[in-house]
Amino acid sequence: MKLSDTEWIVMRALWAHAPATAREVLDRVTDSTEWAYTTVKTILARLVEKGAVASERRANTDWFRPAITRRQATRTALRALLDRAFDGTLGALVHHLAREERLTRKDREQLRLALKELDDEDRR
Amino acid sequence: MKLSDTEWIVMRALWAHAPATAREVLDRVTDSTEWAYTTVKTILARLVEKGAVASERRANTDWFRPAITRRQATRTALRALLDRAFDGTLGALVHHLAREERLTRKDREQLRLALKELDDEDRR
DNA sequence: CGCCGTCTACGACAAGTGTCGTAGCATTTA
DNA sequence: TAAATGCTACGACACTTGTCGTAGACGGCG
Repeated sequence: MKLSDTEWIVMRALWAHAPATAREVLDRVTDSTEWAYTTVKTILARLVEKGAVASERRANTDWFRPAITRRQATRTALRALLDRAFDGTLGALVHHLAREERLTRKDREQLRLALKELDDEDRR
Repeated sequence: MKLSDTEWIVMRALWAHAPATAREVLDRVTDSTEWAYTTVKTILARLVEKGAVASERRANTDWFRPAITRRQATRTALRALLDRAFDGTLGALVHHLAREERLTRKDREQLRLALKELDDEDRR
C-alpha cells in the first residue's frame, strides 16, 4: 500500500485517534496544513478507495478508521526507500546511517541496546 | 531535490557511469525496465530541467552527467521518509530498524563497528 | 414548519509522473 | 549523392496528486 505525502498526514491523524469524522481529522491536521474541509474529504475518499481506511456511516456522518497498521505502512515506505536509494538492502541503509548521518548519543545508545537484545534472542 | 521513482533509476545509471548518452543510459537500465528510447530522453530532459543532471552537447549528441551527488539525493530521500513515517527523527527510524526489521548478523556487526568508531571520534 | 448550519456527493483543475510516437535533421555508407 | 540509419525536438495522453468549490440533503432550533 503506497501512500502519498498528504495521505500520510491523514493516516497519522487516524492512527493517533480513530474512529474520527472528517472534521475531526481536519482539526487534527491544522497545525501542519491549511486544508479546506473538502481537501480532507477527498484524501479520505481516496484512502477508502484504496483500502487503507475503512469508513462506516452512522446517522448521516462517516466515521473513519485505519484499515492498515502504521507498522505495515512504515514497512512499505521503508522498502520503497531501500529500493530507490539503498540497493534494496537494509545493509546499505545501515551503512549510510552509520557513516553519513548524525546519530545522537541517544540514537546510538538505543541502537546498541537493541542490538544487544537481538543478540540475546539469538542466543536463546 | 526530490526525485521520482523513474528519475532515481536514471540517476543511478548516471552515478554508475557518466558522462553517458541517452542510449547508454537506456542500455544500462534494460534489466529493470522495458523503456523506449524516448522515455529515457524525457526523464533525462526533466532531470536537466530541475538541475539534477547537466548535459553537454558534443557533435550532435547530448552527454549527460549527474549534477547532484548520490549522497545529496540519498539524504533528501531519507529525510522525506523520516518526515512521512518517523516523526521526522532519525531516532524513530533507528528504533524501527532495531525492533521491526530483520537485521542480519552482518548488518549488526557493521552497525556495531560504526557505533564504535563514532564513539572513538567523540573521545578524541 | 421553515430556516440554518453541517455533511456529503460530485466534480473540477493544474501540476507532476509514467510512457511513448512521429517527423525531421544529421551522419554514415553504398 | 541518395538511401539508410540514428538522434533529437516536440508533443501527446492517461493516471496520480494536491487543492478546492458548489449544490443539494438532513437534522435541530425557534
